[in-house]
Amino acid sequence: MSTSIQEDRPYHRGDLRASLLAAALDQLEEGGAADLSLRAVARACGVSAMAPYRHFKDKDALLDAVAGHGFAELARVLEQADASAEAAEALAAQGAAYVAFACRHPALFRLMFTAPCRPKDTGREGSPAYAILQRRAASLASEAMPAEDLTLAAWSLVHGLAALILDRRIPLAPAESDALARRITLGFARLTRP
Amino acid sequence: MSTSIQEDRPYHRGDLRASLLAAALDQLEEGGAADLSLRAVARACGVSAMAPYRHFKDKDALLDAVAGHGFAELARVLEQADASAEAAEALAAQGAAYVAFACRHPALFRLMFTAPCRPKDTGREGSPAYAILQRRAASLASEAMPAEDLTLAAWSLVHGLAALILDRRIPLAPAESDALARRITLGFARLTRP
DNA sequence: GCGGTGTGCGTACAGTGTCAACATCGATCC
DNA sequence: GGATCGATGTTGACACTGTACGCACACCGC
Repeated sequence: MSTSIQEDRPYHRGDLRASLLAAALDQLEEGGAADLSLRAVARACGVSAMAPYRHFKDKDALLDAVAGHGFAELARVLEQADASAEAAEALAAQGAAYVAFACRHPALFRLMFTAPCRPKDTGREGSPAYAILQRRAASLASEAMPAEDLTLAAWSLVHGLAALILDRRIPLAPAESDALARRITLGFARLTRP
Repeated sequence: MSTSIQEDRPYHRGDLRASLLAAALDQLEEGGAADLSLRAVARACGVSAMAPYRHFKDKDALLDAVAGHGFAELARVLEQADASAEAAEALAAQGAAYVAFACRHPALFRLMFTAPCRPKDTGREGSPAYAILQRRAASLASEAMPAEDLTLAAWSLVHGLAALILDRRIPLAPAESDALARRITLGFARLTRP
């Protein structure tokens, strides 16, 4: 009884780092990145405001870790979508999956591409997701659009579409976004082969 | 000497609302939207922390107004770029201008598409910028890409490209981004006509 | 038993957005 | 002229945030 710690809460918990990440993801899903406070995350884990600092240098470091998790998930989703043997079809499926991921995890998606510091493996170089896209896009290259430009264009296309839908610049019912993403990506892929 | 107001500062200034907007834009240019504090804006105008509330309901309302200014500017820039008689060329010029605008005002651009509440005239419906783009894109429509999809695709393309460049997912020297944007938009426009 | 080391806690501080009450101005009516 | 009134700014306070510092606890090999 010498301290104010409640009895039912052990001083050391099993894996606070993982709990913090999970809690941060939760808070992100409901409320957006702006409303995510480090203290609230700590509270959700039943832990003091300073505890997270043992596992993350910063609030930004936590967010970075969350973003990293998001990128891994995105790569997984894209890989899974890249199933068809036909290149245009596969590219369309990837595009739809990209947008669907953004729509399912809007705050996470925004955080990923806005994270204060950027891990090395989330951009053009060294990103698994980019490699998956590149593989498909390269096979559709032509004189008008060399392989590298085509990959960038495809990425920009789906990324922009996702961003515009999330920010409600293209107002859609949730169900519509999938169809739109698929249609536009497929249309784009078809344009590359006359 | 009954108050603590300095003598050289009048109680009522001319147009505080405009000053606040300008100061907010300034703070945005250097430091990003996350570091923009209402109090700092007020300080920059030589005014108390509560003064802005006479002119804007909220911090968000101020940011919205700044974003609105950005959209007007963007529309102006696009209109100006839409000069060439040739449709593909004009579309490429618009795309390059869009990306250039984003690169010149990164924080403003991010704010515009992330603003907490969205004014009516910044999306697909009723936006002057969208209308300008639409006019050009429609003339490039084909069977594979009907006019509406094509406009959306073109917008997504340049928007995504801008976002990826800003967030340094496509690492570029500042000078390169212009050329890349032009090349990719032009390539896209050319794809639409075999 | 014993010190060391990794974890979590309490306190404290500066900074934020915003509410409520008050002060000051310029225009307007007597 | 002077009183009045609405618009505009001010001060003070509150709850909240991120984070620096130093202490408390719990487990490790010895």
